[in-house]
Amino acid sequence: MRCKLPEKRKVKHKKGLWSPDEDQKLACYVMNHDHGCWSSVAINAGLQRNGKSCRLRWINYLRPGLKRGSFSSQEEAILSLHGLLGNKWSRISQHLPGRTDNEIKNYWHSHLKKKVDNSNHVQVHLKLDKYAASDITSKEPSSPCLNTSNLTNSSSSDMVQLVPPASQISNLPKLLFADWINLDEFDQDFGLSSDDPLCHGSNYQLSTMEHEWQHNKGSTEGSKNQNCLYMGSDENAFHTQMTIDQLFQFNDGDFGIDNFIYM
DNA sequence: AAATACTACAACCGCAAGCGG
DNA sequence: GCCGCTTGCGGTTGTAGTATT
Repeated sequence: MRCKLPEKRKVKHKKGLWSPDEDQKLACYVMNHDHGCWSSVAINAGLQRNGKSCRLRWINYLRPGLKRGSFSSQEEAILSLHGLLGNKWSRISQHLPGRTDNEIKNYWHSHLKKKVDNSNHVQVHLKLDKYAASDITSKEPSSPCLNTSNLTNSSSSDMVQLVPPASQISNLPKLLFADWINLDEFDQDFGLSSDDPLCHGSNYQLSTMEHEWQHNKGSTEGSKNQNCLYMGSDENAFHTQMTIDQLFQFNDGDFGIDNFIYM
């Protein structure tokens, strides 16, 4: 786990967004040497970053196999997994090939959290409605917590807008653990048979990629730097990702392992 | 057209756990 | 067992782009 650094240097670490040049240096170094110890990567790659920053950049942005683009097809999976695992983003990401914990976390906070909050809001109002209906004759609530005027400032018209018809509520999809697993997607992306259990599928994917990575690395050993990422000198920050995507031949945001092998 | 608010995403920070000296 | 270091994780903040006023 620990590694010996070539030498201890007092370096003022750079912070903030990564430049295409830094990305290139990091990607080239990791692809040719493996990361090993991230602190030494930062030094050996000639980056004025700390190891932590390098690791994060590689994992979240430069690592091959990352899937970019819309989460919409995986939204239900994330919702279900979050329901099961809570804020265990790394655990969740293990079940969503090509997605990083950071990405999922961000997506949760910017998209899904609102949905869940809204749905909880609806449920609270439904419970309150139920309470009001069942206890309509009592003059004081049995519990102060259930006093609707304490809980919300919403007007009655707001309540009507928030609460969908009961028939609609009952028709909301109830997702079971197995429901969100699209094994065909695994099959398509990684050549898995659809009867593989989920955990087996994930392990297969990781180990296979690692193996192919080593294989690929070995085949290019004689020509170091040939698999370096060319990013040019374009100032556009998006250029980096575009080039990497092109390099790994992403198709519609999906990453195919075959593309990776013969890169 | 400028100012402001909002959104999405990248990156940082702090903490805990594991490991070797 | 202690200490120093690295890694990994989750929460939070910062930044850039977009929408709205």
